[in-house]
Amino acid sequence: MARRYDPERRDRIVDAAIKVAAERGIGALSHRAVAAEADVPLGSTTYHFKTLDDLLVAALRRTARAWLDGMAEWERDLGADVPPAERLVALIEEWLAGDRARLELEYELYLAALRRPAVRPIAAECVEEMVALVRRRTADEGTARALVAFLDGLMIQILITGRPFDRAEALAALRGMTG
Amino acid sequence: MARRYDPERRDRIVDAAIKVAAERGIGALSHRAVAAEADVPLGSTTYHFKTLDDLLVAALRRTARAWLDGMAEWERDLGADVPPAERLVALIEEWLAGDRARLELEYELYLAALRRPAVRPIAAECVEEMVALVRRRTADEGTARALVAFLDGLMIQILITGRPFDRAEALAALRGMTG
DNA sequence: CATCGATGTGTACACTCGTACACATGATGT
DNA sequence: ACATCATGTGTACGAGTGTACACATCGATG
Repeated sequence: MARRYDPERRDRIVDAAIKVAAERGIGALSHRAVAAEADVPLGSTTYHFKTLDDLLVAALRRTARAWLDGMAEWERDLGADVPPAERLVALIEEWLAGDRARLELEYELYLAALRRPAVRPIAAECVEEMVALVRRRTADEGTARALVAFLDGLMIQILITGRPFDRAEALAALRGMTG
Repeated sequence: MARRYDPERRDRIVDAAIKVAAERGIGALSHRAVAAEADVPLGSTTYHFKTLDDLLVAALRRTARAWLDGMAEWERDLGADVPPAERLVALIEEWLAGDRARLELEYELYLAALRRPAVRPIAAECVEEMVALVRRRTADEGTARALVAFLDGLMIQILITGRPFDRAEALAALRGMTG
């Protein structure tokens, strides 16, 4: 039965997992769903990822990496003369303008850490990297940490309530926090 | 078969659902698990709650109500002379000093709104009530909204990373936001 | 007291799931 | 060329699941 050798199968399975989770939520993640999405037999997903948690962790890793890379790019590109508050508002607007399902997935994966011990270290590491990035533009680390907390809380509120992003409101809060 | 008439069965089922979700996570919610916890036959849970979402929504409603009642009490009791920033820090410390599993459940239910349409309106309503409560002590609604966002983000960060609450850091941020 | 609807109970069905495992195949090193 | 092992494939099993439904029982209404 025409087995094809596929050196990138593992990657493709992770891609499929991300697609399934983005479209149907983490709850819909199953070996079978991912196998179907990747057009691969069931045994293949279980071979590369012994447990579902392994698969979830791999998906989160890739997603977090992309997220952090995007954020690093933002940090690099915006002119150094732009104040931190404005920079962060621009970042939020960029996120909201992009793919919504993708954004929801990112937060769903991130928040899954609340209950899944396997996911916690990755999510925690993600927070630390975000703080480190923001830190480059703030007076101290405490401020950076608070800014990231506000960022997360604001994004979650927007995603949950469906309320439109209020630029002026966010700007006022961010300016207060950055002194 | 000794059927006992039980006018409060519905409530007891909701209690059991909350207990199951608190101990094992929302993912472990099932008609059977709840029925076992409530010491009630399977058919009874499906009779009172046609679908699992109904049960989840009922659990979230009760949890949110308790949460908001606690917050209203906090708003009422603290002296009017205490500045908003200090008040919020006290609230956070109160939350963190309480039952951790309960706290995690509250946020898990709240964040479930991200992906479950049935839960969204309740979570959104919960945000609105929180904003209204905080609003009584702030200059404008935008500030109250920002404070609630920061509150949520901070709590989530603490719950996910396991980092201890940094009073001074939070106080500085809150003071900046409340002007 | 008779009746009827609300409530309670037990069981069965069809389905999905994770996992295990026997077997097939291709790549690689010698 | 051959042996070996990582990788790929198909299938089966047992455990859980939501849901439906037939039947039992109770409270209230007339």
